[in-house]
Amino acid sequence: MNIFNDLKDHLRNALEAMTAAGELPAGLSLERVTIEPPRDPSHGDAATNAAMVLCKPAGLKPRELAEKLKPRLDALEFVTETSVDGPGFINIRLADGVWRDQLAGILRLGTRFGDSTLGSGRKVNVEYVSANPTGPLTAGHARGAVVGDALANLLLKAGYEVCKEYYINDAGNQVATLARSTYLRYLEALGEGDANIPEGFYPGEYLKDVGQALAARDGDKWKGRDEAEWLEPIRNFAIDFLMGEIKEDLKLLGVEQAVFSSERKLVEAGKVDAVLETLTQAGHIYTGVLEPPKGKTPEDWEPRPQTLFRATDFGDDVDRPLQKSDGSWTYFANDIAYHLDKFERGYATMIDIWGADHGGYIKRMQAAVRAVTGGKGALDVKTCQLVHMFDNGKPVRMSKRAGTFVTLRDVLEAVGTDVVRFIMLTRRNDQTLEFDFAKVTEQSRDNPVFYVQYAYARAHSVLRHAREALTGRDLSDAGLAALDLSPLADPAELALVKRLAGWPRMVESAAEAHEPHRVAFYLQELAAEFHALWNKGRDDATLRFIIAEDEALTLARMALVRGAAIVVASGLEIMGVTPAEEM
RNA sequence: GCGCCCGUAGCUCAGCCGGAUAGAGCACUCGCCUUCUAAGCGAGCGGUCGCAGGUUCGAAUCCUGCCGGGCGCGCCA
Repeated sequence: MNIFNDLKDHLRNALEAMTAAGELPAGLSLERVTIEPPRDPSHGDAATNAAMVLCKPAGLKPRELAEKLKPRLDALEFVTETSVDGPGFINIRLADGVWRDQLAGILRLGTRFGDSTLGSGRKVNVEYVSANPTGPLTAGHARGAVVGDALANLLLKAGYEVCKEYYINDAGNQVATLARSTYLRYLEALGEGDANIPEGFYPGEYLKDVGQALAARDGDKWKGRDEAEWLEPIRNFAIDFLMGEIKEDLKLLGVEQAVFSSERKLVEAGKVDAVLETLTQAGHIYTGVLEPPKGKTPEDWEPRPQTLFRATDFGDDVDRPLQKSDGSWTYFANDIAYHLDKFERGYATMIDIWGADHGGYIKRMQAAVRAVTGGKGALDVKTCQLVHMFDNGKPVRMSKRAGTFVTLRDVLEAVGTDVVRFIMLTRRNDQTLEFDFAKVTEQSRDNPVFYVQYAYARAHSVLRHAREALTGRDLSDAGLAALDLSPLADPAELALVKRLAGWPRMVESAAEAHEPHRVAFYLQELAAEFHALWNKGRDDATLRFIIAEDEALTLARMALVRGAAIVVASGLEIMGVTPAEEM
């Protein structure tokens, strides 16, 4: 159910009829033709640019073409008025009944309203969080987690088959460092060693738990043994331990990913060797010497032959190294194998959510995906900027080196899941975000979380009152949907219905753009309009939702109130925020 | 030096696969507030969309070049 898609069908029919009548040349591309609500509602309910887009191939001036199209739109029975305006827009006004029918549809569908067939079941993989299992999730990780999760939900609503995935970076130096750091804490737990953590090890206190758990499981089994003996088992122990914690944190955040892919398993399964073999045979790999970066040559730079991927053949700026000098693969090489693995699992469309500090790797990864899938796979990477934590305006200092940071758990315990999830979507992903513990829990207009949730709660408060005022009346969604809604006639009421009717359009455009934050902004606008309508009842008693002496009107207005609540709930569902009937 | 992201009202930000007079909240100013239903409400003020060119019926939006800020730049992930 999407009225603008319906309108587009009618428009297309009209244009095809014009072609049939010889008024337009055959074979025109309607690609750029749009029909959408005009920015200024005084222009009408919908506007199309068809005349301006098609005038050139038709050999007509925009307004001439518009005048020919206009009567065909006038002929549609639900169109009450059209006009040709500006450079050649056709503005269209629809009968009020169209909008009331939309509202009835919303009540019948519930939060399924806005579901789209845009994706038509195509498979999309969204990979997010993917934090190294070397420590607990921080407040910063929360952003990528929420953006990825909401994006996945959004795509699901838009009709894609979505896989929510986490890539465990459990290979390489960082997890070796983790193992060594854990070993120190393990000795400490056994009452030995030095509690001072030397340079080059992870200093975080959280590793004490890991060391203790290891000591509890294995006793002094690893004490005094060679690193070669304990490195692997302790590494695996620590990774399992920390991944367990990460999953718990994610669960508290409302994130449940279906697939956890292990980098190590990929390597051990020979996937990296395989993909590099394929690339080599295709001639995409060679041994060469890279130029040092201009203007900023690293101190220890020396020209050195390396195994390189011809990323420049696929849109990158320089070719990229695949192998370390010890013979093991670089992270990039492993990541190529990983993305091919996703592709082979059926995900031609892949979306990765990364921190902004990884932005420099986007081009090479996209180049690799192109090379390795023969151009059939597409990778979109969304990068998330930093989250700056504040408490009532005072910055909360964090230092990963010093091991002092705000964990995700801390934030969740302080403000709750709903607040975290909502706030993380109140900025476009590429914009830095300020998270102020005091402000995000404030109950005021300034706090979008409160403002939107309150709209939902207020709607249900009204419904509770209506149930008392209208005892015995059917206020169920089905009952409301079956009503005669013609008492809804005030422009402000119809304007709200029109905004609700725009929800499916919002879902589709946000899904296409891979931009879940748009849902948060839409909900803020919707909430503002709902609250404003509520407030009108203060100045003008005839606009109150509940009019004791007019049951039919009150019932129709309950349909509107409930419709607004449904759309709010539908949006919150994508964001992973709970709608509360009482606050 | 190169690449990517950002630059929109005093502040924080939407809008950006081109569309009509550029939006919201805060702040500020002016009113209202013995409220059905709830943590106030309404109105106003406020912008050469970083700068300069270009593309076209039309540019905040696309292209080029500058300026300013952030991130990144061979064996970290």
